Amino acid sequence: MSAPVEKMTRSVTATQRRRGTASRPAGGRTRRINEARILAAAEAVFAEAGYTGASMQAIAERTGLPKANLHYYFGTKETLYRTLLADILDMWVDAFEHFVPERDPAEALAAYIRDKMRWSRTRPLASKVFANEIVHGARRIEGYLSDKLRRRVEDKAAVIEGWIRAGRMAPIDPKHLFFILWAATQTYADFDVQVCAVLGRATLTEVDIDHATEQVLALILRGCGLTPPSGAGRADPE
Amino acid sequence: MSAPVEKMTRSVTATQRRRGTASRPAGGRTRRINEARILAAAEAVFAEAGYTGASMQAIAERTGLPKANLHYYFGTKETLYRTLLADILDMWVDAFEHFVPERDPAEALAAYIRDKMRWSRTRPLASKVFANEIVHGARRIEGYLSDKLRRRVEDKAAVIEGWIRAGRMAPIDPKHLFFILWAATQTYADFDVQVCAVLGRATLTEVDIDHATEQVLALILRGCGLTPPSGAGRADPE
DNA sequence: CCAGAACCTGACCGATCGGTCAAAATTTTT
DNA sequence: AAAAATTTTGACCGATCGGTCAGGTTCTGG
Repeated sequence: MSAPVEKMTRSVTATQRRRGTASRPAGGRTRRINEARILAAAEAVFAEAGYTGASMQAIAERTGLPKANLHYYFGTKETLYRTLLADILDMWVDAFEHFVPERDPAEALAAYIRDKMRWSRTRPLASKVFANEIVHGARRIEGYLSDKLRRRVEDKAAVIEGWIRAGRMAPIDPKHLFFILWAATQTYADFDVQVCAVLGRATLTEVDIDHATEQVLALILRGCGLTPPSGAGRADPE
Repeated sequence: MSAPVEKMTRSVTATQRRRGTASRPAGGRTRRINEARILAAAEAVFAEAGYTGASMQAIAERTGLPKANLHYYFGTKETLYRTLLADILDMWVDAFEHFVPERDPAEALAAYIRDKMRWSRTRPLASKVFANEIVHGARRIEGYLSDKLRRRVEDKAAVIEGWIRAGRMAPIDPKHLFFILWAATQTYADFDVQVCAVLGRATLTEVDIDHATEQVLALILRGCGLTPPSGAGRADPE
């Protein structure tokens, strides 16, 4: 009920234990392929229906495997969900690396926003799974939020405070800047149906997201007292 | 399965039909009181667990009434949910009235942000129910999004376009400005556990929300090329 | 005071849920 | 080819779900 996300591990077979291959990458070729297929299906179903609304039966049908097979690989619905969530969280924190003291504030912010907006386009289902978890109390990732994420935010907030003290950007509480950044970028994934309805689109295309990125970029940068770096509307050359 | 939200009505008793009292306010004193109690409990349970995760049993226990009683008043779980959601949606669109052409842009924006932030503090559960509905595809309020909301946004976007053409604020796509406004304000309700974890709080106090309001206000207004109206940090005198 | 409307509720129903299991099929190792 | 490990699968289980219903109690207008 309170197992930290970081320590989670897939089901370990007798063979793996005997071989001493540790438990992380784990398993034969078939296992790796099927686990990946199941996780992909689970991401879609959990995103659409939430944790409780998603049924193992529905995930199984989407995978094209019998339900018992899912339990063979992941044991329980809870384990499957936590495994999926752990993968998503890893991706989530990595984007923070843009904030380093040496970098130009406008550049760092722009790169971060572009990364998160790109993520909203390429992995909207993952974003929804994450959003759903937080909205409903984040009971399955308590530790992650108050430990790993909090420390990371503390670090990066210090970087931004440094930029502010050096007069390189307007004063703003860095933590709240992060809240607004997360909200503004993820809304294009989590609330996509609302965005689509207002824009009169059936789905969000790459062009839509590019335009949205420009808008978010312009508003946030100006709000931080910055001007967009070099090539105004171009994509991240990285 | 596709009944529009606006036409929804509570269960109508034989008496009401005979009396011809129409179906909107409907019912005796007991009915009104119990329906309100049930809706309040439903809001909490739906917010915590989502639509599928919320059980009529759980709502009944929270209300202090037997489960069959809930079905007596609302018929089905779906009707109860849609009734609750309709109340929430009404509240949601009302805040738009701040955007009228005669008003000062900075004033209107500030008032709107303060309203939505206040809503995040006073009705976080309602916000979560709404968020949950959108994240999972808004299948139960399709009509609302593409009809009522879309028209409303279209109207208010025109107002903002007018301000921009008149040089009263920086150019920005008004619809995306709304997306960012909604996201930035509602994140303090929907993602409150994340905000709490990062800030190291157990719960968000009024002071926290006041501080957050100032941050959002400063960033957005500056981002729109505006300066805060008159009394800088004070609450809305309205 | 009485009749009818409104309200209350325990018991029950079929469906679906997550999860188990034994046995068969398949792959890998020796 | 034999043996061992891994993978597949249908059938099954108890629990819980939303919803129903008959019959009781309480309220209310005449």
